[in-house]
Amino acid sequence: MSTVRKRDAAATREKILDAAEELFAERGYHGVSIREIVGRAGVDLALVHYYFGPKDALFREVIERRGAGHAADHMAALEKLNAESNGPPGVAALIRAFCEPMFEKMSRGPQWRNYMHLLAHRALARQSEVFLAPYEKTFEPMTRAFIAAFREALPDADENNLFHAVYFMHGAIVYALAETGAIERLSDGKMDGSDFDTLLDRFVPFFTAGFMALAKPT
Amino acid sequence: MSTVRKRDAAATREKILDAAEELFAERGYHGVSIREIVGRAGVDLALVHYYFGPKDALFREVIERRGAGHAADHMAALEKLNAESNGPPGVAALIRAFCEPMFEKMSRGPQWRNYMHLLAHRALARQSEVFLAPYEKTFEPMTRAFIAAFREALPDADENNLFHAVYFMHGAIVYALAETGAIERLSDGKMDGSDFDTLLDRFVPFFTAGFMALAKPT
DNA sequence: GTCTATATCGCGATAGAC
DNA sequence: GTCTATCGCGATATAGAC
Repeated sequence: MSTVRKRDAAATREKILDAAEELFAERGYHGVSIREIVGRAGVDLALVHYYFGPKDALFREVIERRGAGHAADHMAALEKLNAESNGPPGVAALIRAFCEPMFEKMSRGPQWRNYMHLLAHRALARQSEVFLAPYEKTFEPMTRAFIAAFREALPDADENNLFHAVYFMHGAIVYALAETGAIERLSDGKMDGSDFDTLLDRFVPFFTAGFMALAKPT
Repeated sequence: MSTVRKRDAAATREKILDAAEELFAERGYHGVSIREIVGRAGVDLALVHYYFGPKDALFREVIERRGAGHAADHMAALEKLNAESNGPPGVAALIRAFCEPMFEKMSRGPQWRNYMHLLAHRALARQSEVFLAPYEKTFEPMTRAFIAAFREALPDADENNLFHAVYFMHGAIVYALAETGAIERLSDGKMDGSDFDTLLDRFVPFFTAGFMALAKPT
């Protein structure tokens, strides 16, 4: 009996989080009401406060639910690369390891896609608010680890050039993850923004060349 | 007398638009109330509806106030380039002409900066809503014109590669324009995200190399 | 053109029955 | 753990005095 109760409780929590994730990704924190979330989740209004407390705590929980695993995937990709290669990994391999854990999640199913949309949306948000903290926790430690690896791969490059290179690359990733439909409109429907396999095949040589260009002494 | 009235009216309109621009850029459409806008503008609440009607019409007006001039600057940069060069302009010159009109506006003053922040934020928004239309009007025709120019500059490149290259570049621009503080955090405060002159010096060779890499036959 | 006053609604949050 | 009922607030929007 109590196990049934417990299973229901966990299921209810998940239903709320899934609905919130999807709606926050679509319209942002302020664009979604708790009433709308419970409507989509098919649960009662009061249960949100019962499980999560105020609205901003629910938002944080949505980010943090997948955040740890997401960040761990990034670090694992980097460590795998370090283990497999003799000496420091090359630039192309680093670029691939940096973005593949994100692009891969786009085809894992609608929930992970919603989560990545939400992360992309948050990456562009200007204000700090309560919402920067959970975001920083997932993204920035691994970004720093990758920057260190890029520095090893390109030891003669000016450090400031590398910061900018990573900055450019990160912007392109965030834009692609957001799936705004821009590339479909740009190409008159010839391209498909959700085809991240094809995107990755062009992403790696494109940004490798960019890094190399900034690594040379001018 | 009536001229005074008219000047006051224009000034009131501008005060509302300036305050709305700043606040929408900070927290997005849903994150800002009309009351907050009139508070910052120092005008009465009812005047917003008198001048602009409902809230979404005010938002559109904020976008469109600077939209035409902004798009025209882009097209002028492209035409100037075409006029100055013998034959089709090169890739590096096109990249510079594409992003310079945006980066340049970041140092024109706080209002243009707010506007560019707002555009960057909108560029990542996933939903179409009422808000895509005014955005498309300013950005996409000029993006198409530049794509045509890139195709002329790199006639042997696969068209799909060029679409992706422009997509990557646009993402990096949007991210930089948003000024999220990412590069400051990334670099432990060594870099300054508002220094678009330095950024441009690295941006052009970086993306030129990327375009060239995708232009070669693989 | 501007401001006061107010209508109407939907929001987040909670108390308490079951 | 779930649901009903409701509180209090702040939102957009408007009518009408000045």
